[in-house]
Order: sequence, then structure tokens, then C-alpha cells
Amino acid sequence: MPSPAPSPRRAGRPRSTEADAAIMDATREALVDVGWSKLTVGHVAARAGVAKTTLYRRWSNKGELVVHAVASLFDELELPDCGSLQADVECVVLAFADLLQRPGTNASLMAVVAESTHDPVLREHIRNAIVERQKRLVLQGRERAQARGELPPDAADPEEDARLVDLIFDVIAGAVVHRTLVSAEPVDPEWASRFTTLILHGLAAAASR
Amino acid sequence: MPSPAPSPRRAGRPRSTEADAAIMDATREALVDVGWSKLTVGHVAARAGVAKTTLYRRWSNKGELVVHAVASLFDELELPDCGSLQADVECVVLAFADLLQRPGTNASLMAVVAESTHDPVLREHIRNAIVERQKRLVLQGRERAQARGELPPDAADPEEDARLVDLIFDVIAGAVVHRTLVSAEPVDPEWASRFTTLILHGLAAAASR
Amino acid sequence: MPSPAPSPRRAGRPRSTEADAAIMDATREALVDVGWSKLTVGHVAARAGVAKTTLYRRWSNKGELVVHAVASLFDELELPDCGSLQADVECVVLAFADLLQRPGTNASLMAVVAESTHDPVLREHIRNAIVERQKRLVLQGRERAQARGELPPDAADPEEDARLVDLIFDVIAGAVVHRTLVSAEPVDPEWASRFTTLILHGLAAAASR
Amino acid sequence: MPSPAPSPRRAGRPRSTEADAAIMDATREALVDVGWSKLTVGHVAARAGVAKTTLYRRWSNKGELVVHAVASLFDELELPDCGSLQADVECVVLAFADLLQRPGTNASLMAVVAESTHDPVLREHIRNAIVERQKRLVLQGRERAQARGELPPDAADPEEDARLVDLIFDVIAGAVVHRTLVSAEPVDPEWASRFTTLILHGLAAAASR
DNA sequence: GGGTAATCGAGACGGTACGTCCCGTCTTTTG
DNA sequence: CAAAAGACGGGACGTACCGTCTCGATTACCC
Repeated sequence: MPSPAPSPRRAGRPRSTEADAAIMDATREALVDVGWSKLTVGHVAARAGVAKTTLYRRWSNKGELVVHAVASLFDELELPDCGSLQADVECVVLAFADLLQRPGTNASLMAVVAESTHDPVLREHIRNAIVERQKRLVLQGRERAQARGELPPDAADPEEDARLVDLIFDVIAGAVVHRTLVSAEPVDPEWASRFTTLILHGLAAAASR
Repeated sequence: MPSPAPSPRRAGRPRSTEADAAIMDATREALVDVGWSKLTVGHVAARAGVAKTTLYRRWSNKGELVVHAVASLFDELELPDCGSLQADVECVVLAFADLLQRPGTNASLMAVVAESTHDPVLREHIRNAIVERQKRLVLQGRERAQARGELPPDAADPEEDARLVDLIFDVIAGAVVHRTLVSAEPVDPEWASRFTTLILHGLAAAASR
Repeated sequence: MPSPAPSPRRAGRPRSTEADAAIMDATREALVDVGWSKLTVGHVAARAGVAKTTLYRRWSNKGELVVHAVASLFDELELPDCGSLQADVECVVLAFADLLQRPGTNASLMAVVAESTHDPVLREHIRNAIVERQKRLVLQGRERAQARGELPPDAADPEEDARLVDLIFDVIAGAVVHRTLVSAEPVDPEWASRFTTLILHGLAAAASR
Repeated sequence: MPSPAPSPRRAGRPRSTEADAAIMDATREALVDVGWSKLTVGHVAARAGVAKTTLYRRWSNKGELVVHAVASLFDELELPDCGSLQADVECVVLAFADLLQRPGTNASLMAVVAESTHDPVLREHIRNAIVERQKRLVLQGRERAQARGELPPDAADPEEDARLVDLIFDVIAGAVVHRTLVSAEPVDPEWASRFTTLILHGLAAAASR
């Protein structure tokens, strides 16, 4: 959202929307090719066929630019209905891993997260743009499972309930990210199945206690 | 450990081990103070009271330097015997989270991991320096639990066994890292307990099936 | 399309002519103060109140910079009309010697010439920037002397003529440079007179033969 | 003359004379190959198959080393008796030019002279090692010419006489050096003849006035 | 349809850090 | 003890980007 306020209609020549798109594309491509740390504003501008000035008129620095380019990558995460809780979880695990394993995404994500450790504003950005988007999938999956009777209804205490959702989210997302980026091992259906079994049994056992 | 082999005794003046230590210390301090991206080789050298060349004689660039410094942070991770499997896991989760929450560590770790997504050599470095070190803790904890009778002996198939260990490792490390760095929520004893319960129940249920 | 453009006027911000001048001045001053070998690009930039990059945008290295600075020193060499050929030659000899005896100039000139023995490009530079500039003085003096009737008109064969001019030039410039820099003896009016007499008599005698 | 006092016979291992020679050779070769400014002590030592320490034990710095290597080049200048004053002068002009045109010599000479403009000690060195050596050739030529009756006997005033010798020396050496190194034109027999004629006629005309 | 005002490209600018190279000194082990 | 090997503090080099700043040349809108 480089030009968030389309309405005020300031005088003078309006900004080129083609440039907007070309810059975003070039940024994503560059991110895939060379990664965050070796990505330079000059190269992005050149690849987009745009002057550096044009780029800086839209984003105040390299960080802003990359964050905007990355956040949009997570738009495509969906939770198809796979018939059972186990299948649903395996589906989302595999979809998420697939996203992470695509050449540019992993690097971009890590880069942005790494940068965020120093920048509270950026961190908040990430929370809103990425974390919340993913957490919705967990909620959605639970609702379906509850409808199927595979999971009990929400806990009485809403805080307690939120804590459980957060836990599940961190376990699922964390395990997939860690296996992919740190252990650098593939997340294949077998691993997904094994992992899902572990989590759901844990959940069931903990609940039935 | 840039000079691991003390024996061959090459000709010429030997490298100063004091410099080794001073550089590592200075790097870690600088990492905490200013973070990866603002860390300067020149500053590190100055802080260590060492010439820049001395530093470059040991590590070929800023990346190498920081990776070694970060890896050494994980040296302190130990698995104290807390009396039970549940307590052991909670202990290591809290110790790991504490490490990640220290100001410089999180940024450093993420930066190094991010960098590794483009550099296979660096990725291998990380595997050896960090991943293997942590995986040892998992193995050690399992041995203790087996001695206590809390866990069954190793699986018959060693490959199957390795897969299980890897899974547990990714789940534990991943969840802690994710909650700390992505969700940006604190890992406190309550979360550790809740998480540990989930995992151990899942493990037990899956095994007893 | 009359295309009246007197200057190509490339796109983009034009180079600062103030910077040009400041750098040249600073280089000459530094050359006088510390000499070629101790002259630092960084110091020159600082003294000129200019970034090092601005300097490197104009000259590709320290050598280029100094050559241009040295060559410009020769701009001031003029041939005032002193009334007679003998007086004209003595004038230019003394002016040239004065230039060479100024603290920084001798070192600079020698350094540049020394450097040129290995670098054909630099050698060509010197030819264009220094040699041709001085040779013009010889031609100018001859024209005046011819107008006064002190010298015969140009030889019929232009090649032969050029050879004579080259000879005179090497003798005059060579003798002054050698006495100043190698013999390290002063070029005073007495020496200039003695030298001029020798050359002009030789010229007259050789011509009248 | 790196080790000027061979006699005292200090205790311990004596310095290797092979090293002396190897270093001098390597220095001269390096001077030819890369010139003064790009010659490094490290490379010379390597080429000589000697440690840098060994080199520094004999010469205190790069300058000393090169001056010693260069001075010896001028030992070979001689004045053969060519039968007449004109022939003698042409001979020495050609011999000197030949020396200067040899690949390494010109660079070395200029480099040393250039360096000498900053270093009075070095300048004195050059006077003794090079200038005086050449000036003797002028004196020797005059004596022969006087014996042949081609030149009048020494002037009555010895100072006046010395001034004349100095003048001739600067003119001859200067013109040859300038043509070779600055004008970068060849000194061939034709030029030598033309030049010699000019000088001798000038000398004769000036004397007979 | 002519002004006007913000855009665009190009590229120079002051900076900062990089990683390399060489200097001349120093500390070792080996002969 | 000298020699070979090579690490050390220091300092300049030339390069690469950063984010800012002119420039002249284009547009779109608004009068």
C-alpha cells in the first residue's frame, strides 16, 4: 500500500502506478536472487527500470520496501476443508512448508523477522500482516473440528482459550519454520503426518485429563 | 575455535590466543549493543584492542565472524537434572527462551539464519555449530528419562528412532523460537508447563498406540 | 531542429565546478606540504572539504589526480616579450627554473615522470599535458625572433623544422631540469645568461654553416 | 655495499653473502618488472627466496634498498677514445642514452631522483654515486680534446672553469635524459650528431668572442 | 489550450564501511 | 646466534551502497 490515500487528489503529476508495480516485482525478484543483505536499492531500481528517486519517493528506506514486498506473500495461505482435523492440520502444515520452501520466501521472511528484532514498529507490522493472518487459520480449523465433534467447544474462560490457541499456533508454525529453515530438512507428508499425530494426541490427552 | 589443532606447530609466530578471546568477546558485546546490521568490523577490532587485519586473518568477513560469535552463545546451554522428564523439558525450554530473549541474541540468531538461506556453506556451519549442539540436549534428556523409566527404550529401527528425535527437537526449538521472535510473546514458566504437558502427552499417546 | 546546443549537457545533476577547483587546490597544497609519496587521497578530500567519492568520481586513482594537478602547474608558464631573443630565452629559463624550485613542484614532476616510465597511458598524458604546453613556448619565441629578424624563417622541409624545434626544446628544458633536480644547483640569472649564450651561438653557427 | 665492515667478525652465525647477492638481483629485477612504486619489500624477499627479516637486517627500508641497487648501474659508463671531440661527445651521448633506454634503468633512475627531492641524505648519495661519476667523463673528454688542440686550455680562473664544466654537463646529461624520459623520443645517431654539433658550435662561438 | 505543480530520468553529492595490501616490527621454531 | 616463517598494529587504498540533492524534461490537472 504505497499510496494509501487515493482521494485527496493533490495537484501536479500523479505517481505512476506502473512504477509501483514494477518496483514491487523487482524487489521480490531481487529478494529471491540475492537475498535481503545483498539486495541494494540501486539494483532494484535498475531492474524495475526506474530511478532511485522514484523508489525513495514511495518508501523511505530499504527496510520499508522489503517489508511491503514480503507481507503480500502470505495472502495466499488458505485452509481447505480436508474432511477431518488430522487431514486439515496436515494440509496447512504442508501448505505453509511449501510456501517457506519456495526459493525467495524463506529468505525474505527470515530477513524481515531478523530486522524486526531491532525495530518495534516493524515488529508490529509483522504481527498484523503475517501472524494474525496465520492465526486465523488455526481458529478456522478449530471451528470446523468442533462442528464435526472432533474437538470440545471453547473453554469457559476466554483468556484460557486464547492461550491455548496461541500455544497451538506457535507449536505448528514454529515446528514447520524450524525444520525448514534451521534444520534444513524437508517437510514431506510423512513428517507432516507424524507431527500432526503428536500434536493431536497431546491435545486430546491434555484435554481429557 | 579458529585454531582447533594445537599440535602441528607451524613455523612462525603463533596466533595470539588473547586476541582470539578479545575479538570474540568484543563481537558478542557489540552484537548486544548495536545488533548485527549496525555492527562494524572496525568497531569490533577497536573494542578488542586489535588491528582490523588481525581480525580478518581469522575470519574472512563480517558474516563468518558473527556466526562464530553467535554459535558460541549456545555453548552455555546445559541440561541440569531437574528430577523428572517434565521438569527437565521445562528447564531447557526456559533456559533456551532466556537465551533468545537476551537483547543481542535474538537478532543475531535470526540474522545468521536469514543469511544462511542463501549460503550453503553458512547453512552447514549452523548445522554443526548450533543444531547439533542443541540436539545433544534432547538425546541427553531422553537417556535420563529412560533411566528413570519415564520413556521406553530406543526404537528397534535406528532410522525411525532418529526421525523421532528430530521431530521432538524441531517441535521444542521451533515453538520456543517462534513464540519469542515471531509472536513476540514471553516464554514464562506457565507457558513452558503448558507446552511441555502437550508434548509429553502427545509422545506418550503416540507411543502407546 | 537547429540544434544549437553548445555543450552536450548530459542528464542528471552536473558536477560541481567548485569541487573541481577545491580538489585541485588541495592537491597542489598537499603536494607542497608533504610530497607525492606521503600524499593521501583522504587528506586531499578532507582539505578540499569534499567526500573521497567525489574525488574518485573525477580521477580513478591517486596517480591520475596528481598528474592533473602537476600538469596544471605548467599553465602559468608564459613567454613575456622581453625585447630580444636572448632576453626571451633567459626569461623562460628563469621562469621554468623558478617553477621547478618551488618546494612541491620538483618532487611532483619527478614522481610523475618516474611513474610514467611504466605506464604508457600516463606517458601520453604527460606528453599532452606538459610537453606540448612547453613546446608551444619554443614555437612562440621563434616566431617573435623571426619577426624581429633574429632568426631565419622556417626551414623548407617541415620535418627537418620539427626536428630542430624538438632539439631546442629538449636542450632547454633538459638542462634546466637537470641542473635543478639532479645537480641540485640553483638556476640564477648568471647561469641563465651563460646557458642562453651557448645555445644561441650554437644555433647561429650551425645555421650559418 | 650492504655489509661495509667485513672485518670485526662478530660472534654467531655470519650473514649469508648469497642472500646479499640474491636480494640485490631480485631488487633489480623487480625494479625492471614493476617499477619503484609498485615494488614491495615482501615481493623482493620472496623473489630472492629470503625472509623479510633478513632483508630488513641489511637495509633499514625500501628506499635504502633500491638506492643501493640502482647506483651500481652507472659503474659501466666509460668514455672510449673515438678520435675527435665531436665523435667523443656523440659516443658518450649514445652510451648514456643506451643505458637510459634499457628497460629497468630509466625507471630506477627517475624513481631514485624523485625520492631524493624529499630526502637530503639520499640527494647527497646520488651526487656522489651518479653525478660525480658522470662529470668525470666530461673532464676526461676535455683533456683529450685539449691534447688534440680542439679546445683551448683551462680558463685562468678555476671557478670560472668549473662553472663551464658544470654547464656542459647539465646540458648534455639534461638533454639526453629529457629526450629519453620526458619527450619519450629515441636518441639515435642522427639526433646525437645534431645535438653535438649544436653544443660544440656554441662552445666555439662563445669562446671565440 | 496555457499555467502550474508534482512527477520522472539521471546522476552527483557527503558519508560510512568494506575488505585488501603493504609497511616495518615482533615473536616464534629450526639449524 | 642467524634465518625462515609468519602474526601483529597501523594506515591508505579503491569500491560499494546509502539516502539526499540538484538538474532538465514530462505529464496531468485546472483554469
